[in-house]
Amino acid sequence: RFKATGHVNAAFPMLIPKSFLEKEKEHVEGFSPQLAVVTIGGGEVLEEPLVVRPTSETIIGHMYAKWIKSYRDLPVLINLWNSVLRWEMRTKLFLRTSEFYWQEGHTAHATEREAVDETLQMLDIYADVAENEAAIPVVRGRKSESEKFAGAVDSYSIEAMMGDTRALQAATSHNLGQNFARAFEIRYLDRENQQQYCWTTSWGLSTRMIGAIIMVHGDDQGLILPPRLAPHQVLLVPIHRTDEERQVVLEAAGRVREQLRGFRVRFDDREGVTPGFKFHDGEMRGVPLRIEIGPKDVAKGTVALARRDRPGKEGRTFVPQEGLDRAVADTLADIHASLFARAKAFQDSNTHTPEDFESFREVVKGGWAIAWWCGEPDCEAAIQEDTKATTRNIPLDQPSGRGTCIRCGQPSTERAVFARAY
RNA sequence: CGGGGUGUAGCGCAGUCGGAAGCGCACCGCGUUUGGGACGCGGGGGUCGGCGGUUCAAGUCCGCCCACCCCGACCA
Repeated sequence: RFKATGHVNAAFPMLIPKSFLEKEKEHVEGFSPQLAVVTIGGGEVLEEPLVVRPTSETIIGHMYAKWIKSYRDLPVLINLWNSVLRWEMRTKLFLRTSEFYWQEGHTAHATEREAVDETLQMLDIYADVAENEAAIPVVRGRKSESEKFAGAVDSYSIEAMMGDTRALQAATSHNLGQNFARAFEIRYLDRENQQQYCWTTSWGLSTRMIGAIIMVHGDDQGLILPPRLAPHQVLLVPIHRTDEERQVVLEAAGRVREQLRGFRVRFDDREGVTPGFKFHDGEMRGVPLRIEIGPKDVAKGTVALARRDRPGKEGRTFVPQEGLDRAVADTLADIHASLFARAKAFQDSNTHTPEDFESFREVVKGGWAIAWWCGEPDCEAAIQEDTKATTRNIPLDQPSGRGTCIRCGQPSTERAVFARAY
């Protein structure tokens, strides 16, 4: 579908010449294209000042304006993996940092319909990553006027519930309309030889997702990494006492390793640390599945399987070495499913649908509230003032019917998710 | 910038009424151990955040300063 650049992986600089911004006729309302201006470098005054850009819309817009001339050039997509900077008064490890690494994408289209479809498609892709890779259930929805990306027509997000019930915006997707196209003069000639502004989108998913994984799945023993993303899916621990045992166990462990070629296996054959130490070490690091193999297993042709999502010996079972690869695949799939189910059950049990503002106030102290809302920024601000909760998003999945706003009682056509956010 | 808190061994901390600086982990040595973070014995390691004051005597009391953390403001 995408012409020209297609899926290009690129890295753009964080410092750009100030003239990139000065050439624009006007910026998008509410969008600040620069964090800081650098006028001195190496102890000397720069001939041309540099600016620190907070996001890539500036530089992408600038380049798109140069590249796009015809409807034949559209659509265009560029995918970036790069660092971005934010001006944060107070940072929070992984969740809110002043510099973070992310994946972001930018598209330009000939029609509004295509841009809207792209925006929603990316939201679905991010939801798929969260749920089917990271085992984190999310709510897809549209951002309110005050919560949306400055300069977007519509912003969408996926919201995840952390272990303390606060909400985390895990990814966003923006329909930028023609706002940035006008600011950066991204235009094309259509079939009728008329100049048209492009319709653009942008979307991103950051290292914040790592924070979500830590907070959603982890327990008091440490990390629990979802099997599909875990750097090591299986921890293989040989257990032996004497030299003879060591020899037969390592030989059997070697065969097991060979059998599990299709998985990311860490073989912990370190000398000088006890098996118990290796168990705890693996648990702390979140390896989802542990396989123990000792003399008794060698004799019986079995191994011990221990699941990270079930503590202690509860999660330990003995399975035959024969067909182990299949058992491991099944178990990893089941661990993913149960991590997701556990997180979903937690989210569900802490999500409420209060009928009046009094119970709303109580509910958002320790959970999410789904409630009819009028959509007015002033009303949202009043709710935040009162309860510290803001709209996280307005779920795409809406019940039929209408209601009245949970706070002001005005007629309402949509329900929003309210929560305290990171 | 406002409110609160904490600074003592590499890390985590205790230190009562002002009276000989300690504990756990880590580290070093020897021995025994190894299917859930091994154990025993022996050892090394200190500008008690800094400066000043009170006192016969300060980790401890007083004053000033510094650093870090948390909650706000701010941002998303």
